[in-house]
Amino acid sequence: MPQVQSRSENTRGMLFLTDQQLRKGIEAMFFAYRGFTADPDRILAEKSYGRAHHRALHFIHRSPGTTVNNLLATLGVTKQSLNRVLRTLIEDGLVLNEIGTRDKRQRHLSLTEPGIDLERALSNAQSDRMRAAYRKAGVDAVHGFCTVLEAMMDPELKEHYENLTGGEHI
Amino acid sequence: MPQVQSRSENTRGMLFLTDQQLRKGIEAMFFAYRGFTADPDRILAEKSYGRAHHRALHFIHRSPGTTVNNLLATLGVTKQSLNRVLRTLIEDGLVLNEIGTRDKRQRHLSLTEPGIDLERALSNAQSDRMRAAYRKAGVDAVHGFCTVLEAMMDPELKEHYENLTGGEHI
DNA sequence: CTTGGAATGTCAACAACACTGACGTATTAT
DNA sequence: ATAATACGTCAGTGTTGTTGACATTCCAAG
Repeated sequence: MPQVQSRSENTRGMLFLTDQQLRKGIEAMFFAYRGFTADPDRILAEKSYGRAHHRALHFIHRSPGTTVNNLLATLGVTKQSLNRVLRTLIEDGLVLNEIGTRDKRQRHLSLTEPGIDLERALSNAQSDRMRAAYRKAGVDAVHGFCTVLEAMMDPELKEHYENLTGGEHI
Repeated sequence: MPQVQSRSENTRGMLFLTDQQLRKGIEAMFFAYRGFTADPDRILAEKSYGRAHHRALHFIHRSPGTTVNNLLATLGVTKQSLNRVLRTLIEDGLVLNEIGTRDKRQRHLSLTEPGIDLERALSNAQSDRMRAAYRKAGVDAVHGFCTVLEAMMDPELKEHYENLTGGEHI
């Protein structure tokens, strides 16, 4: 067994990043994301919905009255892909689709009561795991967690992320 | 604008977790994972491979000589799903499939030279972003990042993760 | 030595979710 | 009037996942 470089900072405060550390982060992302989606997936499967439905519900809940174009940019999929999901959600009475007042071309999306209920069930399942992970890891870890994730985003996506949180100090 | 609860720890050192903090983490995971896969996806698209091929290459590279069953458990997919991917990789001469010597039922998987090349190209693309994120976030953040991700894994998946890293102190 | 089970491969069918390309319809902006 | 925008939809395709069924090979236990 070769000795492992365990110091991750040198005398000038620069990061030494071994391949091991990078690999570990990559694999952690892979395995953690599976856990991240596992609980909502189980609920969605019962109702024969998929992850795409969850994402749509989440961001409509997050920005009620948002337009299709806006949601499209946030989700980063094609309108055909989003439309398939959105159509079923509207047909099933979970999402409301209202013609814009200022611009009648736009459709404003919002959740109905049943839509809110499902979103909450999904959100709770996901939050429970997140909360448990946060508690186990501690405050400092949580801060570092978000910092690295934010640094990993594409600049354009990061804007959407920041527009959502609205720059609140958390 | 209502005042936001900004203290995240109370007098007994317990975490106060607001819905905002949890939502932020959830959305950070969503946006960051997109960035996480973006660079390899571009390379894969050129060669008409997908993410599944990347994952297979990664874990075969990580555990050369691993068996199909082992890889199956790590990836968490069905053998039919893995086999489709594995078959093309073997046909294309990126992966070697050798009958076991001790147990002739098993097939030991390893990368050929071209397989190693592609894996490295994918790994480099992904590592570059990871490295940049690590540098931007700093040492402490990186540690917190991994800690939370590990706490988020399903226990069974976490074992695979730990078996890979072999418990080295990083 | 036979038999059960494990490891693997394969065929078929299906579903979710992404893509491209093309077309149509309102509605707004120039 | 004309161009551009926002939205919806049809058709086709590809990747990746799933079930279910079946065959083969081989180890191990009775």
